[in-house]
Amino acid sequence: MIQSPPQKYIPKEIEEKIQKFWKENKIFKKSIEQRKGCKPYVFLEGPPTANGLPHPGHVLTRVMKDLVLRYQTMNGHYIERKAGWDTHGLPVEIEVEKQLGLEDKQAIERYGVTKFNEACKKSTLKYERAWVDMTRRIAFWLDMDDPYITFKNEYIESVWWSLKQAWKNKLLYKGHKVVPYCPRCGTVLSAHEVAQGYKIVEEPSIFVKFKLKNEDSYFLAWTTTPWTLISNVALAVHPDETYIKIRYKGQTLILAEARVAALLKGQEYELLDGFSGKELGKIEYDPLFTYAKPDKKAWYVVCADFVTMEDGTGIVHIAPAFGEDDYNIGREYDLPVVQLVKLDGTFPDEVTLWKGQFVKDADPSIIEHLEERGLLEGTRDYTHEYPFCWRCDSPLLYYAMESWFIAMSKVQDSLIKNNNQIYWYPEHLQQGRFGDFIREVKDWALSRDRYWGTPLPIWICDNKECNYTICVGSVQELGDLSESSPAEYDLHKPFVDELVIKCPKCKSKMTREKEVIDCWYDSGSSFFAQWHYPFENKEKFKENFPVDFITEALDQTRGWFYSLLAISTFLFDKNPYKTVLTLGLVLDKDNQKMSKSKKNYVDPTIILDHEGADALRWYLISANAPWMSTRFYEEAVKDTLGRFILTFWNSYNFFTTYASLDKFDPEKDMIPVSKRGFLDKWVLSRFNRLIGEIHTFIETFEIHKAARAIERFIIDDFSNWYLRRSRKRLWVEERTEDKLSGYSSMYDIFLGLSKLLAPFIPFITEETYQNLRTDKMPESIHLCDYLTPDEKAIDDMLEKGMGQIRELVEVGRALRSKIGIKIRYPLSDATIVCSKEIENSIKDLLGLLKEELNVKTISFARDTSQFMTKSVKPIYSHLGPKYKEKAKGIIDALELLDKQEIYEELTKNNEVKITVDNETIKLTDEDFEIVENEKEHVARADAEDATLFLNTILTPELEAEGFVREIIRRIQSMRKELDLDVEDRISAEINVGSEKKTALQKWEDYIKGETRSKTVSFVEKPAGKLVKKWKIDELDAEIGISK
RNA sequence: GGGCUCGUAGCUUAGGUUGGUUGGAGCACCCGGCUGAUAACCGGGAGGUCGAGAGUUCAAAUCUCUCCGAGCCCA
Repeated sequence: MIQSPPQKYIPKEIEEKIQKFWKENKIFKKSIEQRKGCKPYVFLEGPPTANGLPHPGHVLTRVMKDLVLRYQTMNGHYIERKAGWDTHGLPVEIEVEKQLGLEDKQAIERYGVTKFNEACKKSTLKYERAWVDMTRRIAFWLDMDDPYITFKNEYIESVWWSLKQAWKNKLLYKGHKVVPYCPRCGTVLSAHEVAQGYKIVEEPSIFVKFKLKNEDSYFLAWTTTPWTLISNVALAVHPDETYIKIRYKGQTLILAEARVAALLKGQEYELLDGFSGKELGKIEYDPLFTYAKPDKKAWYVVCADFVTMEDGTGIVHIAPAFGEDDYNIGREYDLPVVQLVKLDGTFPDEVTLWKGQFVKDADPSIIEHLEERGLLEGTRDYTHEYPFCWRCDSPLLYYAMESWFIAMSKVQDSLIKNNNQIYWYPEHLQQGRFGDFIREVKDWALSRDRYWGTPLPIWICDNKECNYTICVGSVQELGDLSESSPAEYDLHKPFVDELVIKCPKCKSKMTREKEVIDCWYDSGSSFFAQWHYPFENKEKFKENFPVDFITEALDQTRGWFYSLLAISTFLFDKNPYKTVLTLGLVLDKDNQKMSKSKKNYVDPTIILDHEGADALRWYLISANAPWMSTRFYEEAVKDTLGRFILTFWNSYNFFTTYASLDKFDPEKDMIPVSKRGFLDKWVLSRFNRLIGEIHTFIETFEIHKAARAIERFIIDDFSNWYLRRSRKRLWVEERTEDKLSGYSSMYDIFLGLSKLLAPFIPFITEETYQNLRTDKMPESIHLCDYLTPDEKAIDDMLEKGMGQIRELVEVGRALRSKIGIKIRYPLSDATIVCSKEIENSIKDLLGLLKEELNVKTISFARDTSQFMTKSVKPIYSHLGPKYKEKAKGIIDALELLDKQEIYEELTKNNEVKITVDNETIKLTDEDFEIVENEKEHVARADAEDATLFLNTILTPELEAEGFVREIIRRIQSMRKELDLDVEDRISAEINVGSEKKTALQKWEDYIKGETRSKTVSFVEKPAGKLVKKWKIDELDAEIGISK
């Protein structure tokens, strides 16, 4: 039996109740299990990094994941939803460093790596709990009892296996990576740390001459870091730019044509020759310094696209050890990496002139030295941004560090091919941000000189002669190599480094490369490592690869979306996911990024407490397209709650209140649709059309459009029209077929809406469903099938007709407002002038119009003539010039005549004769314009395809009836004031003066019925529990009521 | 500095591919109505340099370019 729900919607109470119900009845588990054997829809959870509390952006991601998965589940797919946690990496280490008060890596080593990593693990578990709570709270159904966790031995073993595949395919190699480095702290800084420390500085920049080998000409290069000249190995030009050879101040210089004008402004020089950058390639020059003894060919010109014509000379000095561009071009040309700077930032002994000096401090001396040798063409102060250490304020050096790489550049074609197999939402990312990234793919710098991470499984023989290198791909392999393999193991530092491993070649001791790997590699391995593939679950992996769907925020494009594709490409040469939905970021009220320091950060739990998870979900889903950024603030969610959630709840409340009063039983009392009225058929038609739209929208991830369409249906069609128009039939006391038809349709719609909305707002829909369901239905809404539209229920003609009616109501009400006759006062009749076709489409729905406009009868006409009169209006601007001084008399005479008669005479005789000062004047149709007016007591309103005429005569009878409604309305408001129940009966005493009394008495029964009064009496001095004086227009009235 | 995305009423937004009547809603505001209809409903009103400028065109919110602002990514 349908129960009347609690009147007030308190989200927290309802949501807690529903959570309990789900938990006790294991609904989540059942929702998955009941689809076993169905077509799978494979989802892969992007593991959140467990190093901070979840913020609104994370909530959006999780809501979107949940919505899609619930939708697909209800549509009959089997979906496993394994949770995952990303637990390694620098963010976790930094968090723990803060907690333990450790300032740098030395401090960590002193503290002990075992203890430190233990603390990291503990920290991730603490945050995992916060994430689990949030995930539950917003009802993201995810299997968090059996998650994949990146720090688990099994996970690491799978990652090792994948690295071994890379190793076997010669994709894993050791090289250099140029990184920002603080020589004082002795540490590499992350990009994030560097970004904090940029300052604007003014430094000398210098123009340096490099003498061509065997020719008395010089390349003119420009640099802001003279200290790197010691390690110079090449000069770079742009292949497509033009370079010129000039004679200037008695010397021969080569530089870019595009730079000459800016550099030698107003100075004389002689143009000797010109070349393209390409032609300069390979030309050799004499080294500036000879401290370096390179092991490869050096000191020649190379071509590089990064050379710009904005600064300098168009010739760039290259020192691969101290610049990323330099390093990359060095790899391309196989240049030596000359690194004549020690890790403490000073020059080594072989740089005899400046040994032991800090490189930046040596700059002036180097400049002086070049000047003396005649190799300096000039200096110029240069203002630019330069990074400093955020900790100690020392200038950072870019420095080539040894690092392990995965040669992604070797599989670039596969990356591009595999990316083209993916469906991207929004589409532009595929060839845009993501495609660009792949087209310029760099080798993946994999190693990190840190502690808490997957150890790099590479061991090198200590015997330099042997130098044998092994990449370990499994625990088994590691055990076989080590002398003592304990039963208990932990594939982290320092455990793996403490194993004694002997070189299979020369039996010397082997040492592991000390680094751990980039944690993006961990999470990017999840598609196989979550199954501990290939050591276990080979079949399972096969079934779940590639995955059907992933979704994360935009910042993951070059993060997780890339690392998945990268790893999948070199392991399996396949795209790892078929569809990726990229979500926009969540910003604050003013479109600013949320950050704790700005204090513009909204704690989702506050909103969950106040407005509830459903309102929060609905806001995030409906506010904007998934890929657009969304502003997030409590007011917005509150607005959603009021506009949508409460409208839904209140209309549900209305239905159940009456349905329970009437003991409506859906198993016995349902009226077949065919027997229901037009209003019912209309709302079911609208609803079925809606269902179809929802499928289309969700499948193309236009989820906001789906939400908005449902919202419009509920607010406009269902609540504000269907329910409003249905109220009257529910008030009758008997169980009429009409009333039961209404209940039947409302029942259908609420049950349907519960299903339709279940993936969007899972709590409130469960609440409504539990009240509506019969024993034959599944025990939870989330075990139901999603709806498919019933095409037979969609009736275009009916919807069109209802559209017409609603438009006529609209213009009719506006008209009533204009003519100043309140809706309360009935009018005797209205006429609709329209085509036969429209008449047919609306003739069954006229009852609605009658009630809305409060008219007694409505009829149809084909044209407007019977309501309009034609008459004329003299054209004064025409009469004036034509009749000059007589015009005044003519106008006066016309004023006295009936314009309608003039029109009739004019149409009959083509002229009108009038007499002015005894003179007869003939006026023709040229002198008049024809105007149309409504006849007396007729009001007109135009709709798009129909015109409405109202008879505005208020007869005494109509007036009295209106007056009765004035009285009834006041009694009703007094009932409300006394807070009476709908069924309560009252007695009413009324004084309206003798004149109105007579009119009212005829309506006594009507008043009784409408106001649920046992007695209505007309007395001089009304008494009762509540007595009020009213002014109705000009009339004084007094009413008293008692229960 | 480069790339991508975005910018429409006080707020949230539709429309933009395919240029074409007066740029459409909702919230808030003002006036009126209706009400056993809820944090409501109905009618009307006010509110817009469609971020700015230029161009293409008979015609630009829509196409192109430049600039400004926001966000993300990269340097």
